[in-house]
Amino acid sequence: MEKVPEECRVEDALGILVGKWKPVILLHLMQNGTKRFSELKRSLPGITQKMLTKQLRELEGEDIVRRVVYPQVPPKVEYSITEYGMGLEPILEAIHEWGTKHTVHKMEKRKQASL
Amino acid sequence: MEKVPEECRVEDALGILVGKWKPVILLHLMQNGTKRFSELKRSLPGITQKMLTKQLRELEGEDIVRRVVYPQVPPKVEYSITEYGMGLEPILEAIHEWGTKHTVHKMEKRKQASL
DNA sequence: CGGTATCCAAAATGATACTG
DNA sequence: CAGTATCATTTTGGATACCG
Repeated sequence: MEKVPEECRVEDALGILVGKWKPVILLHLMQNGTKRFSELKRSLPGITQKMLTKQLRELEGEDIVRRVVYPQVPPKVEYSITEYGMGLEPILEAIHEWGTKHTVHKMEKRKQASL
Repeated sequence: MEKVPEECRVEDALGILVGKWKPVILLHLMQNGTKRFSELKRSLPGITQKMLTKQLRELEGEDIVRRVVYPQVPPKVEYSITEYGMGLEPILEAIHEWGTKHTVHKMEKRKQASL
């Protein structure tokens, strides 16, 4: 008996990591700690305010990112990875590592193709 | 000096795993071995022929899936995971595991919310 | 059987302007 | 400063029909 196992979980998890900017945001916060909105935006060249807000809110909704609002004028909002969210770090690193190897693999493949 | 490290690799790697059907296809082939096109299609309820073809081709392009055509009538095409592609298995499992924990986490969160 | 080709709908992202 | 609102564009996926 073959079965298609609960891949749904994989999809769920990937759904959280996916989005054009989520991995970058997560890695940046994981490695550089708490950041306010404007700092984050400056660190992510090319991202629009809209996308940064949206993806942060989604990550917040999954308890991966914490959003702290300081009620002052002008406003100040800080983002950080929750402890729970840090559980994702090994996975992101594993993916990063595989991605690096894969880049090498593709280069070697191209060399072969050009013989 | 802060830096945004080479997250590009993470994006590259995720780009390969992402697509509505890629994780399911990969897990299915990893766990059940070589399958022909029609078998695969039957195993993935809801997938269209177009999408199955497309995602398989993309995975083939990354050397993760092997496509073997038997020149006969009617045609027979078999798909399997390459040895290289098996390097992805630990990552998919890690993601699966995290996804499972995360599902529990969300359920507990909801319970708390309803107190 | 294992695809392609075409057309269409929906979702994700981007550009830009405005606001408390 | 940290957003929201609106509209345009791009990307992705699905339905359907046809082909060797």
